Amino acid sequence: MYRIGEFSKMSKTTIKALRYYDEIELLKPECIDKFTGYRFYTTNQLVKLHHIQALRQVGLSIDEIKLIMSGHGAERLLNKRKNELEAELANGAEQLSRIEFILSGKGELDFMNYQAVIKELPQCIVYSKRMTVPNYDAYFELIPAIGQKLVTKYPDLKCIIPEYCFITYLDGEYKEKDINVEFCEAVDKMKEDFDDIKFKSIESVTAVSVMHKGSYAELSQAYAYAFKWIEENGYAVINHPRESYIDGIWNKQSEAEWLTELQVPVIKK
Amino acid sequence: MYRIGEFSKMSKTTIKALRYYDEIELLKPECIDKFTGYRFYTTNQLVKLHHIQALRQVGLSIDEIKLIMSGHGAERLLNKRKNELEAELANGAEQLSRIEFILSGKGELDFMNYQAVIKELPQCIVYSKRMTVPNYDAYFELIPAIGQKLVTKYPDLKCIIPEYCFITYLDGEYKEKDINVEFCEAVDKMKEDFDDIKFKSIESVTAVSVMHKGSYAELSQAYAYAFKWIEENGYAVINHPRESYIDGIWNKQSEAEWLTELQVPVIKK
DNA sequence: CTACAGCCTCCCGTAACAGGAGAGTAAAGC
DNA sequence: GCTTTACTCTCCTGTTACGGGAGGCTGTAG
Repeated sequence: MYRIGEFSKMSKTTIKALRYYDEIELLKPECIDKFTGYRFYTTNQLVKLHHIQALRQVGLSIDEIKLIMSGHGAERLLNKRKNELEAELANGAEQLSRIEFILSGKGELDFMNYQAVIKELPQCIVYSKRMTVPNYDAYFELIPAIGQKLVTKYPDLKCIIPEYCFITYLDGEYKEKDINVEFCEAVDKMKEDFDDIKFKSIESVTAVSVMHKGSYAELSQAYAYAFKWIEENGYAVINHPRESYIDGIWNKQSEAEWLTELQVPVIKK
Repeated sequence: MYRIGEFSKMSKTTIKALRYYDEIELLKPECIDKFTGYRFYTTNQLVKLHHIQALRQVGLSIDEIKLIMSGHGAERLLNKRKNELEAELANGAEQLSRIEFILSGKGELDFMNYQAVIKELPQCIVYSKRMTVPNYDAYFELIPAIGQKLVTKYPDLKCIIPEYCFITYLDGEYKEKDINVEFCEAVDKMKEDFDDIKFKSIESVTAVSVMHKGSYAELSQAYAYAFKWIEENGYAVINHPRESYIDGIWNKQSEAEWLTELQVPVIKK
């Protein structure tokens, strides 16, 4: 019979941990002195504790260890832990890649203001209109008219709150004029298509998000940053990027305050 | 100005997290209604939050992010996180290796009772005696005499509590007779050597520990298990293994109850 | 007889929120 | 004007596996 201090040295386990294991019924001492409350351990507990330590060192939780020690599903729990570990390793490798990307770019001041974040874009319903516009400024003038048209046709249709309104470029290449764009705005319900307005449901998707503050002339820098980030961090683009308008001419006078979110649908390679 | 629910959707952040960030002063709303307590956010906060998310996604803690956001040592903290990540990845790979080792051995019933644990053996002072003994059972009969001799020579010398007493095999190969062993027992202070008894300080070392319950005839299985474990989990032996006696003939009649801990000093390759 | 080491229990703190109770507020429908 | 419903607020608890410390009892060595 060993007192807790001796047992702690024999097993290389802290006294605090031993008391905790007692409390949660993972490892009870052989007996406890009724009057003093002193815990007494034997080598039976030493063997059990050794087993517990082996399982703890592979990262199993105490609840899982309790199950295993009581003879339940050891193999299943080990396989579960294996899967967790594989996920953790993949996640760690991803974080490392991102840190290295940030550190490698610290010198390039232009890029320092950009930050890439991975997020899930939820499923939504949009109405859309494809247009070929002569230049980049032109389509902003066309948008209010589209909204008007919709309200007239479907008075009960509402945009979701917060607003979600974006365009995608349909051309595979860069163009300065006669640009093919698709304008989309999220609404609360599906309706019948009419004229050149089409309704559709957009599935949820994982995307890289980059915020761009300032005039649209410099948006291409945000694109460049996003694509470089995607390439260097092991992702692949799976759809057209969305340019989502948050602040713009409609609520801020100064171009410097315009805010646009670039969302590039991706998958991890 | 957006209310918390809208802002939560725009930023893909939970309301709980936003309130928490407010409370800990990481991200304050633009303003708070004095009467209702409602929080109101603007796109200023959206940009800041996007930055916070980018840093969270590489695993930085909130305290670290606070420092970075206030302009302090971004590069240092990122490098620190990078080092942490490298350590985490190494650790995860180790755990995975161990799990796979356990799973791969599930069929071999003999090995199922063994568990390997990595522990630090603390520094200690021992007296030691080298012997050449005719066979494996012989040296146990010699040990009591050694203890006697010590007590006579140094009456104030005490064994440490709990006892730590082990032998190492000095032969590089397996032998059945004329075995060279070194017997060691941990004591509380250094003394002068005399006759064939030598005192020495043993430095702390990392070791793989395997518990063996039963007669010494089967100890070789524990050795086999330990060496296989060491090889397959990327460690290397750096010193003679120690056979530490916990329960034996002196306190248990039945051989089946004898308990021995095999400790193999190792380093991670 | 008095130190002093060792043990006990109880309580707080950790990181970053999630869940839920109970109560007030805003907007929409009737 | 009233009710319903959706939103928001604060406050409290729980999460993991213990570590740290207070305050008090125990056992032994000098």
